Amino acid sequence: MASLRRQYPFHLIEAKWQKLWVSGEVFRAFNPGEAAPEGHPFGVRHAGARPESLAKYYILDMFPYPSGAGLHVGHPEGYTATDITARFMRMRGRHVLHPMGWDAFGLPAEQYAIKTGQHPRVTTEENVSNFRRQIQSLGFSYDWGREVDTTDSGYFKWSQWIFLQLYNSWFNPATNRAESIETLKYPEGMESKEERRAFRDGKRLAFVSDAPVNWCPELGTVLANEEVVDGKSEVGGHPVVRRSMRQWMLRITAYAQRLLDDLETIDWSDSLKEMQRNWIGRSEGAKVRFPVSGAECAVEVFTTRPDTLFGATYMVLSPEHELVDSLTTQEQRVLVEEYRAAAARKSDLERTELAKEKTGVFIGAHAVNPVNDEEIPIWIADYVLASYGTGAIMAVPGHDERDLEFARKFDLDVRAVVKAPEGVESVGFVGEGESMNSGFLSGLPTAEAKARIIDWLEEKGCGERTINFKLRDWLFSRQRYWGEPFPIVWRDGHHEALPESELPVLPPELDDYKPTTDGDPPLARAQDWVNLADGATRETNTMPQWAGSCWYYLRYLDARNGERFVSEEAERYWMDDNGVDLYVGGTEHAVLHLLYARFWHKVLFDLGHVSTAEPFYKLVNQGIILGEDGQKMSKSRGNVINPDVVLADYGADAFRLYEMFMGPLEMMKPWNMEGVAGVYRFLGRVWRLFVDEASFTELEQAQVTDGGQGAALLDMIKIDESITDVEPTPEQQKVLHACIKKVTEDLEGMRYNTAISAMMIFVNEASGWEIKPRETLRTFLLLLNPF
RNA sequence: GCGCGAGUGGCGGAAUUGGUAGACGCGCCGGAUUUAGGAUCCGGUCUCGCAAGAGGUGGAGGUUCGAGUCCUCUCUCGCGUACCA
Repeated sequence: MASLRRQYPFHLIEAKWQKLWVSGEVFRAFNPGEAAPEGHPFGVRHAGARPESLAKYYILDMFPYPSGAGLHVGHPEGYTATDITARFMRMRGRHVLHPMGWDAFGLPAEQYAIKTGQHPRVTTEENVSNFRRQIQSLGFSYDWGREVDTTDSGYFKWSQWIFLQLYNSWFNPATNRAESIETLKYPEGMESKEERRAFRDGKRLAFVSDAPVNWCPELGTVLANEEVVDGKSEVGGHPVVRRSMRQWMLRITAYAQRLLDDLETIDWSDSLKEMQRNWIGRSEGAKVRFPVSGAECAVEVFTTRPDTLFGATYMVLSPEHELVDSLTTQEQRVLVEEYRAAAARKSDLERTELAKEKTGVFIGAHAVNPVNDEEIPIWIADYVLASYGTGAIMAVPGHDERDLEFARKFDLDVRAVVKAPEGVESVGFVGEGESMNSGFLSGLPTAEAKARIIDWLEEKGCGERTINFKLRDWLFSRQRYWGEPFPIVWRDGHHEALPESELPVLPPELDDYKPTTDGDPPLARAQDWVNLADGATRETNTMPQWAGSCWYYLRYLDARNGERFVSEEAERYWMDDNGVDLYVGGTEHAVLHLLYARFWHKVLFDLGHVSTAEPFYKLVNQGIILGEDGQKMSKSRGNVINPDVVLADYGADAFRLYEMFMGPLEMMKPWNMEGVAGVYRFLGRVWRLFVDEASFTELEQAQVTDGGQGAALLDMIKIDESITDVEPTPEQQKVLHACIKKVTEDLEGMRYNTAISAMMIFVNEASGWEIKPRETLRTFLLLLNPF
């Protein structure tokens, strides 16, 4: 291997420039008011202009979790694309901000700590160093002066500070935005301190709730809805069960409509927007209250088809519904209790797996259909979810598949109330049509029937127009050590915010990172830390990993600021107009990070801390890179490509070029090492286009004989004699300009693969020129430079 | 089931507005040079045909002077989501 002749001395070239880029802070961006040091390239690029007078371009990568496994080839795909665009934008005169950092809180470091007793900080620091080394060896043009690490106390101080902003705010429906909790008005007649406190705590954007949550016994922690996939934890695939626990929640539901509406204002792919829309899950309909026969109460349901009210022949409550206990009759009690117990035992996974067969029990009570005063039976069934709508439905088996299945199984009334198109059976028809058998609604098309019945319900006081969302509030606490502690203490059973002056709240030192035997979070082990002198105790839960990643793009703007999370000036300059101009990352964060970050940003916007309503204007998802066998890369398949190995054989430039040449950025595509060799050969042809062959041979021999390394050797290289100061021929001009046009347009459209192919065409042509005009080749190098 | 996306040579992929299908690269075949080569250079490479020519973008129709591109139906694969009332 040692004798293998390189196409060109990439090891010398890349080492030389990468070193210079870091030591000379060549890609440093300057904040308003800052001055570039004498001799810094910024002065050359922008002719001494003040930073704040320049048009900015903020180009962001999703920062990685620095795992022990190191970088895989998927990371640099997006990073290379943004790097090329960053360099392109710089060449076009934009003042580019292109930072990198570490999303370093997380489960793997903690689990390693539990196993070995080694502090997660040690593991994390090692991993960060390795990631930084790998990323720098790829030659990216990051401004390392703005590097952030979410586990650094200088960083998470501000994560905790933002939490306090949420804690100290409420969502005012009248203004449709968050406001200081101080503006909250108490209801008429609410005088007692206790009542007022409970009312206030119930309105905060960060609040404590004792609701059923997703508990993962294997991980020993609760998880957000977004972190549960098919009833299993997104991380590790462990079973998740429902369990009632006291937890911190963030009121993201208050922002449901704005999160939905503002998707219209940003440039994301349709599929990504659609994923967020589906997750938010807006549906318009009505709430209808059915009085219970012989009782004072009513069962409230949500329906998107109030026009089918005449077809409601029974009702179903979810097994967890609060009225089940009081409404169940003596005769049915045993059956009902058995059913509820069975439902409670099932994990979410089992509940969905067993979904094919409808089950349920009659509770003995009846409700009155307000529209025709008919008595209809009330059942419980686990096909009705406690967590959606009101946790209860009116069943219209005539026009709902699930209700029909249930009605047939239990022999309940089925009534057709919507006319189906010609040739379609009315029963089972779920589309829109003319109402029938529906009293005063009969003959009306669905839309009108809906409007009419809602008016009628509102008039009678037994229902109203409603919009319902699937989005749930965000479960924000975790039973872990390696996360941000909450800036919260408890006193007499009530929570209190710590003052800003107490930030950052550092986690205590521990010997054992496991939860306690009572199931308390690991932080509860540190009794000295938990118990304060004044009798208060600290909150022992920690924040989820998303806390750090929710706002890191803001910290980059002013990463070393000790006074504020970001200075107002820096925020206004870099976020001006569009926020982040280009954000590239994987699609796996569609309803996690990207939704959470939008939510936090809107809260900060409402409170006046940031100047845009949306954080990320344009977002591009890079596709997944598959293994050489066309399968997803995984350790168990043994098809993982290590970038270090590729770099050793072909160098960073070939690696970068290959990742871009594989195909369109957004597409999924398989790795092929022969393809790397192909672009490597292309770079060799570029080299030979310029370099005197004899001088390169000399350099190669110099290395072999004296073992010499280092940049100085490169001075031996001479430019080839065929390159001269002549005017290009019209034909040569044409070839060059076709290349300029194609590369420029493709870079604007982020079509890196075809830009590279255009440069290959140029090189193929130019290789045949006996006399090569210096200016023509120099211009070509400008095109190649960003890559 | 629903939503989104994609089907083009042996492979990755080009074809930006409906206008020479297969750019560029890999692989393969042949040649030159070389002690050697994961080196370089030259030529070839969608299918059928000696050729002229004919056919060809998952499948079936359609619009058009002209369709990979537009329309209708249909098949396959990927991603997301799922008893959301």
